[in-house]
Amino acid sequence: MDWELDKKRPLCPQICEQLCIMIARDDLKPGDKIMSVREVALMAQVTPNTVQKSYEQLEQQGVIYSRRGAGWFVSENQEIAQDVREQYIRSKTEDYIKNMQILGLSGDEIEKYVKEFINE
Amino acid sequence: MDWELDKKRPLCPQICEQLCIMIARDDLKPGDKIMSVREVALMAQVTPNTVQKSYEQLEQQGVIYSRRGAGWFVSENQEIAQDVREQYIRSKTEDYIKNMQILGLSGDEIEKYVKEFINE
DNA sequence: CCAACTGTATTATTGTACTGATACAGTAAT
DNA sequence: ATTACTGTATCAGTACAATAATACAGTTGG
Repeated sequence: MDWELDKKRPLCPQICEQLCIMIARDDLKPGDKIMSVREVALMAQVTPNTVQKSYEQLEQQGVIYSRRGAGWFVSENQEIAQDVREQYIRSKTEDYIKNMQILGLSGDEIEKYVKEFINE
Repeated sequence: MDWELDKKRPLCPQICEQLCIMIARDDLKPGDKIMSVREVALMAQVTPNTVQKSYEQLEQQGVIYSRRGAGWFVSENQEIAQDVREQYIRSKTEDYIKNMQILGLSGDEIEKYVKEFINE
């Protein structure tokens, strides 16, 4: 994981997305301990406060949870990884297709561009 | 054009993108007069100031220009529409593919998802 | 037990985007 | 010329994200 954030965009969503990606990739499995607030803060060059806030947002979605004094952990729920993965793919893909259709592109044209840009 | 902006995200980039889409779609052609700062402000429920700032950003990219007192116009440059269109498609497509590859998806899998979501 | 790590909370401050109000200046049509 | 539209500029106020600096509380392993 790189933790190189785009300082010109809101940080919390970026931190959340990075974590979700690691879970979707199965780099982090259910029950796994994840990096502490302060560790990530150091690596990502942000304030522990910002990481804390990001973690709390993911906690609210049931993706991770905390044990005071012990650390943060990936939800034990075995379906979480798959859910996060599918949600990520679905939202990104739908957004992309919508953006292309706004330009008036047909399905075939969209597929053509995807194929074309994959080979680069 | 809907001009329904997401108030939870920075407005200027959204306004810029809306205009770029209209140009890429050829709804606005080279030399066309575009909606005034105040008109858009009313429709998009934002301050004229915010629209002004957005227009200035597009001006800096050479996409539009202003004539004091007269209004804002699409660049006379005949290549602009095509440039904007290609740039839009390229950046969106590259971003999308990159996001999918981060999850470990192969080219074939990406194409599969695109096909699948187009039919919905 | 203790030291070193965790999460959590608080407060003050900064930077930035956007608002709202107002003013001035140039253009265009009647 | 007058009127009504344009762009342009400025300034104060608001809201929010993030920083910075602490402090406190719970957990863990030696």
